[in-house]
Amino acid sequence: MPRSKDEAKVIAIFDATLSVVMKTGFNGLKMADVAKKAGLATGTVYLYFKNKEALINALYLHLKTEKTQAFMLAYNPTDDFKTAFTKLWQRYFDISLAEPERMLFIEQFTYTSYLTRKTKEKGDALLYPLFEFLQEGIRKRKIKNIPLPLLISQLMGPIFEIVKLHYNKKIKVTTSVKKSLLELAWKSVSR
Amino acid sequence: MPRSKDEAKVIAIFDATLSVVMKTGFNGLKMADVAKKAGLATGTVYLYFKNKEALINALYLHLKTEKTQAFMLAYNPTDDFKTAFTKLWQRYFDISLAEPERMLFIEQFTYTSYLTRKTKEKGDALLYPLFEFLQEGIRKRKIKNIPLPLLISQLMGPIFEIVKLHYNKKIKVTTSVKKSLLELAWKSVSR
Amino acid sequence: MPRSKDEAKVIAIFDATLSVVMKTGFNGLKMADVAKKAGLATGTVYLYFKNKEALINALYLHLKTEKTQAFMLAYNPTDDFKTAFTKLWQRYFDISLAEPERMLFIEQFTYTSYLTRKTKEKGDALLYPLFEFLQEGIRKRKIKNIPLPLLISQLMGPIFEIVKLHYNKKIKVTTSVKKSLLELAWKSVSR
Amino acid sequence: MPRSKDEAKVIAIFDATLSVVMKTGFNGLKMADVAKKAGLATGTVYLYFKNKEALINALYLHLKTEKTQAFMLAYNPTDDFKTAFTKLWQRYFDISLAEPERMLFIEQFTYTSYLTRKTKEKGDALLYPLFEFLQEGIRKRKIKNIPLPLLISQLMGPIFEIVKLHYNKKIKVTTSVKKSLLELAWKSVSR
DNA sequence: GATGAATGAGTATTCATTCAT
DNA sequence: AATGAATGAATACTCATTCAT
Repeated sequence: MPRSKDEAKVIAIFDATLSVVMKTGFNGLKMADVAKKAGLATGTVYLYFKNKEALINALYLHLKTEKTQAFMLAYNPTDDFKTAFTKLWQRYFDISLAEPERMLFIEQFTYTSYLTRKTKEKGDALLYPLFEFLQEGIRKRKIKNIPLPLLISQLMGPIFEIVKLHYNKKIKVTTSVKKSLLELAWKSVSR
Repeated sequence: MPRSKDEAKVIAIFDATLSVVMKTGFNGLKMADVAKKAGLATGTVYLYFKNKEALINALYLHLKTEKTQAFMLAYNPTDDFKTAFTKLWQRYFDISLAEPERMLFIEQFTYTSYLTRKTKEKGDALLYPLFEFLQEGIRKRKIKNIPLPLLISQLMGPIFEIVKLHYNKKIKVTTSVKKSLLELAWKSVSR
Repeated sequence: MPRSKDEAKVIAIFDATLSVVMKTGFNGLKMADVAKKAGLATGTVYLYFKNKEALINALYLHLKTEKTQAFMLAYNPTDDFKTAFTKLWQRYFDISLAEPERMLFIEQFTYTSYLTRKTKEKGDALLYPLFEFLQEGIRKRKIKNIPLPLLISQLMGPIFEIVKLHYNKKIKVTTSVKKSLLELAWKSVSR
Repeated sequence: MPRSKDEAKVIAIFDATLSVVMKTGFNGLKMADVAKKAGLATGTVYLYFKNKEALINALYLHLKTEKTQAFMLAYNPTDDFKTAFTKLWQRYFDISLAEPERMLFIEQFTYTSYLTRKTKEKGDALLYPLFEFLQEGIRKRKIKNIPLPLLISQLMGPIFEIVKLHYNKKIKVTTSVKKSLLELAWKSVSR
């Protein structure tokens, strides 16, 4: 959690951290590198974050919050379910692909011993609106009645994999690919 | 690569490494801990693996090979496609869930700077039989004609997510859950 | 090469290194000992020198440069050749005997795998002024016309041996001994 | 000191040690390398030498003894002094140049913390016949009356340097070079 | 005697964190 | 607040020596 008001530096540190993690992996993350990349002195980073763990946890929540918010913006309560589903899926897909590093950071973070129980809970809570939406779909008998975590796994799991392939330049995601994937997703969960 | 013939020690080291990684995360992996857990002296580990990176890469390939082989054993070429698909999916699901640590190790490893290009390629090559099988399904018009990596993402992505939830005790995977998931999978990729 | 400006620390490290090497031999040289002797933390030494090899190479050049400069200061171009020779020989002898450790470090270093080709070349280059001087003596027919490396071997070889004997307290170098040795040196190379 | 009778293995170990030291310096000397080079198992070396220090000390004495003996063979008591001096100098020079590694090993060893007082004394004692010879020369007023260690330094110092240059391929030692050096040597010590 | 796998103390080096300026 | 030099605990790896076969 930032200790100061200089929001610009916080952002610079976040960007630098993300960049270093994506280039070197989580185990290549050195505070000195983050500082240098952010254009700051090593000690300065510690003015904004208590320690490495705090920095990583803060970044995680920052990214997850940003992403979730951006994604839920696509939700219009007046849309019928399938339309809403389509919009949300597409937005989620677009966001993930546009900034794969953010998504991959979040993924990787899950595996790290840096993860705090508190951070994890906060992160999970962010998905609450999505839970609500899907719950609604079940109630309306638009999608299958299976536990929400499974539904979400079914929807997000493939996207994670696609993003990895895309990030590693194993595939090229065209409009038709995207259309196919949406179809697969809908077909798998819809009634 | 082992320098001697004592295969038992190699296995002991593999087991110890996996155990330490799962308990402490990838950045908590210390060679001394591996040695102790394996009941060996530190130096002995280095008789079998040149260094930490080599150990991790070897373990990765070992796990991935084992898993892939175990999983492809479920394949019977005389089965009709849907039966074969069902058996393979179930086997993959069972294996992943039965030994989540192995699967999670493989996943985590991907994000590590320890990953060698060569190892990555070898690991990818293991999936070749699966590619063959799915290709066959496409030819027979049993499943949708979309690029194989996408198909595999669609099938494996959800399983990865489920395993994580299961490992973190967020869900309990019952027979009916498993049945539902198989249905989702088949519905999403079948024609 | 120092990364910062605190020249005092560089000197402290050099002194500590020399002292440790002379007390324990080259294979007793431990970075931790150097740091402690220099009154610094282990890591600090690494702020100033990339690694052990770099430290040793730097010290070698430092000592050789210092010694060569101090010794060539005795050279006065207006002196006639024999006078100049005498002054230089005496200065070299005095310096070597006054600080045998420096000379012995330089000698020992030569046998070490730490020696970098680059360092060796730089060190050799320092003797250039001496080559010039002797070349001049040959031209003026004051000393024998034999290849310079041989001449230098003839002059320095005995001094190295004397310093060793002196350092190991096998002999006591009196004024008359010094006088004798100078005579031997001059007699051997003069025409 | 060898513990067994298999002289051939002792020689193989000596040769291997010498070779490794010359290739990698004294600090690159590893018992495993010696064993491999000698065509033996690591443990076997320890059957012949108590430990590394013992091996090095034994090799030192072996080399120094061999060399001194080979060299003193050139001495014929019936020769007049100058003839004897010439023969001895030439023999010493030839031997040193023919097997520079042996000479350099002896030199390097002096700087090592492995050196045992006892070994040192034994090594020094080997030069006793040479002391006798030079003492005789002083008595007969053939050479200058200065302390024997100084005389020996004056004679051997240059040779050591020449061997180093030769070994490092900095000079080529021709017959005329050798002749010059002998002259320098004689001129410097003779009356 | 011979082997070479096993041992584990020893060491160079790194890097999160602190603190004097 | 900002700096970056300094710290020293932590850790990968080595290698002399031992010992079971």
